[in-house]
Amino acid sequence: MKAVAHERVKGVSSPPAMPMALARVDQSVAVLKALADPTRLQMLGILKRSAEPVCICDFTAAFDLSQPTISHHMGKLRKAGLVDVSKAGIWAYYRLASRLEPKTRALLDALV
Amino acid sequence: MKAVAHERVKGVSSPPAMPMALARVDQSVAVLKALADPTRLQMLGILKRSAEPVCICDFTAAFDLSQPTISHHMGKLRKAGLVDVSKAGIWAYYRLASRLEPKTRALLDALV
DNA sequence: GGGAGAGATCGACGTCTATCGATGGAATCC
DNA sequence: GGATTCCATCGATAGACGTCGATCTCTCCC
Repeated sequence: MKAVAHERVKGVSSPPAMPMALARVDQSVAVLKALADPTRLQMLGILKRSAEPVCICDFTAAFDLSQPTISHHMGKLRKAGLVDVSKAGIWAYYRLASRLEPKTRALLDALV
Repeated sequence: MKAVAHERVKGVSSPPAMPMALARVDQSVAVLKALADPTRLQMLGILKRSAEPVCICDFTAAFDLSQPTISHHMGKLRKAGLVDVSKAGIWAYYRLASRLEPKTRALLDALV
């Protein structure tokens, strides 16, 4: 095998720069962290396919996880702005957030 | 305040069931975990905008992180199937994976 | 062969996260 | 009022993850 003198290739992005608005990155990462869990992803799938709000007790029944854990996951989705909650008496009903950024909506459409 | 007898609302999804193919969930979560980091998300953004493969040494120079850490992040992207690598002499050049699932492609389009 | 440089791997450390049982707060029923 | 039920929060624990310095491997050049 001949020894070719490899020259360092300077791609278009010698300065990778143009760092993409940092605030945008952090916001995207926050949403992605909320999505990057099998339980939460399935929860969102259920909410997305459901025309009406879903009682959180249904999730507690459907997943093989303790009630505090289910509440913890739903809290993460809520803090990420992905779901809205409404209380009715004793029960808490969750639904997909009504006002989602278009980018976030596109994410969900690609996922669930 | 009157005490209304709240009746448990049975949404369309009383059985949240239709658990969405579990293998699909795990695959999506794997990709999301790879994306849910600011460094890796910016790396992908750079690769997506670059017409040509980018030398990993450019990333080591651009980010304020050690060389092992940059290599670790790129390894995660590689194991997730998001990027391809090609060696040229001493250097390693990375580019967005050529054969991405349509869903993954849609994810990236929504993100970067 | 010997030296030098790029990049992947290893081992260690601190932080974050998923999970649980126990507790607390609020609304309902008797 | 007291009991009950739903759900959020607290405290603890085990595992995963990001980061670094040190080391190893591979290629190139002399």
